Amino acid sequence: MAQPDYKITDSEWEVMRAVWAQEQVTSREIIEVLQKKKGWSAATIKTFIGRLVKKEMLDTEKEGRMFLYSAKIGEDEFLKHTLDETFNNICDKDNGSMIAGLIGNSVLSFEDIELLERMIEKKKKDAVEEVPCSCPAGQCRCQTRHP
Amino acid sequence: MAQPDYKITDSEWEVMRAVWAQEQVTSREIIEVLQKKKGWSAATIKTFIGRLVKKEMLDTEKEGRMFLYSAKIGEDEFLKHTLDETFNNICDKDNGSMIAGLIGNSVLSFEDIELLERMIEKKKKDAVEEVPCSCPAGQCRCQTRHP
DNA sequence: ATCTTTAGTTTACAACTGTAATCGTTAATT
DNA sequence: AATTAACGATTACAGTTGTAAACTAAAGAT
Repeated sequence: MAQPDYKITDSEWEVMRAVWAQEQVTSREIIEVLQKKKGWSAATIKTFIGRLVKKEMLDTEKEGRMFLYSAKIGEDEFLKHTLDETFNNICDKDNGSMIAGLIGNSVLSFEDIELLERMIEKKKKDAVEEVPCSCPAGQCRCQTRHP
Repeated sequence: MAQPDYKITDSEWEVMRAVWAQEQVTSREIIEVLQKKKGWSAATIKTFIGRLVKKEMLDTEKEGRMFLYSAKIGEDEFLKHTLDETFNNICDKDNGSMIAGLIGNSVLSFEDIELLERMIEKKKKDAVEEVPCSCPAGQCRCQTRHP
């Protein structure tokens, strides 16, 4: 496999965040951040780093005796992918209310609000009367709920 | 543990969907749905059902020789929880653009659009100049990016 | 009453995860 | 030069997950 994996664990995600927070990091930096945040031992964090390298999520570049680690995938791209997968687990019909829930839960800036308004404005153009359900039989309520 | 677990695997989620799709289901129904959708063997699906019962995600009610299964947690609540956890992995500052991305990706109905507009209107009241970053040191870019 | 089907339980086993100690090298310190 | 510290690699080990076969008990069919 040469492509990154997209399938990482929560612990590995913590490591990725430390990498994404800078262009390149040393293991020492990662370890410092996560010892503080998670209380993990250095050995544990090293294990996670190793696994991420094996999963092709991290690139390494030798710098003297140690490595500089960098992410092979952008944080945004990765997050987007993760969210897509989650939305894949629900009926398309429910996307709207779920997104509304997220908005309700978030602190937003004026800039964010504007961005969202623009986005919605754009969406208005191709809004539909009813979102089609594309769930396989027995995987959502549409079949029984909507007569 | 008496509370449901909130931590289920992708495969288990498939089973939950089959349960959520009706108030109560028999294993036979779950099996039928997922054999079709995922090609899993009946034995495999039974394993997943058993694990979900152990995790307290499913309630059982004896009905003759077999069980009726029902979810101990609503689909919406569960999804909301899952999304919250995902958003927990990124900087609060980025919530807005991530939500915008989701909107861009979704097919929405006129009703959805209205719902979102109302939500945003409500949010406007307590929008802030700049969303505060609450990430621990070294876990996001804010510390270095914003001087 | 016996045979067969079926629902749920137990067991199986490899891969992946969480958690970490140990080992081997190389670099830094005394 | 000898000792210590640090980095990455190897090993460890229990718990979880994917995948399923085998087993058991009860219900249905003959």
